[in-house]
Amino acid sequence: MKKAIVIIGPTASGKTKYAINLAKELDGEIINFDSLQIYKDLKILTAHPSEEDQNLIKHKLFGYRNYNEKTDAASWARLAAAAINETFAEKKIPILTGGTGFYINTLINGISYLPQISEENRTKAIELSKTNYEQLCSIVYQNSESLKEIITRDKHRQMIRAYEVLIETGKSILEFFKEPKKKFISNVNFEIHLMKIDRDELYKRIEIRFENMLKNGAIEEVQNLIKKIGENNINNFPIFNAIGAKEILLYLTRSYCLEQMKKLACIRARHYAKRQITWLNHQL
RNA sequence: GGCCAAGUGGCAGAAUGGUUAUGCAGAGGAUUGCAAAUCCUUGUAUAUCGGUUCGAUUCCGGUCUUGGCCU
Repeated sequence: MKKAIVIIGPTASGKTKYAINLAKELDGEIINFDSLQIYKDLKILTAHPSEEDQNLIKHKLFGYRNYNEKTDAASWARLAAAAINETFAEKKIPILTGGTGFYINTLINGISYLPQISEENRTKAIELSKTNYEQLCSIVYQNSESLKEIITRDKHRQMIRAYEVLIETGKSILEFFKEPKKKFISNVNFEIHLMKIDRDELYKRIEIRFENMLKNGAIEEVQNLIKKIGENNINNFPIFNAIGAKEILLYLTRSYCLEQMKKLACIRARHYAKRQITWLNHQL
């Protein structure tokens, strides 16, 4: 069985640096599993590895998507599997680095096949979850009593998914979950390297890093992206979810002063880090 | 020194003579195809002392603090 390394930890915990050192040491290649570093845009704000590092070590799956392209965990996993195999073919060790636990989880554990949901039904599901979540739950439960134990109503995310699948196919999501999970890669042993860091220390690093991003041109970068997509369309582009992007936009439109912008961006980064830590505690 | 107004949790901000909203922050959590997203749970307060009252954060008075005005 071949070995691949997975470096995972909260944002700003030093994964990139650790990965580089490890890649040098083991003669490895770095493969990205960060859902925003896959984009070409906002490289500064999303903390892409430096040009220098990228010249030194081969990096894969960074910046391969345009701002107007959408992805999902499964399509990333497909590409990642190909990238890993390619790395093995080069007789090197794949080192996966990133912060999107959901993505790496999909790759390692596979995912149940679920049919494509139409845009229409997807919107419908989201709407209903916002206006009348109770109703959404009861429709899902009505269809399948056994779901009550598996997807309790506090599992909001899964609940909406179950509803989507129901209105799209008329079938319970459980029927799809029953099938064996689709694996993207086999015969690979994933060795997990968890970045551990003290919470206070992490929060400090978040602030310093954001400060540096601003110095390195994060504001201009956001400005350029806004020119391309338009101020009113930011919600249609996942790349604009990058921490700091909305805050910088509000700074540019003078809704925030500099200090507010910095503060709110860092708060959002802390929330994100916290969610990552929660994920790591239970999911992997 | 005099007059007026205001004092609610870490911050913002409602309401009420008798179960003390809400938002943000903080803390914890969920998450099988949008995940840097989305969602859930949660502690802590009525400046202070006295009075009226069955009962006061709410009404009355003193004190303190803050802001404004006046001399």
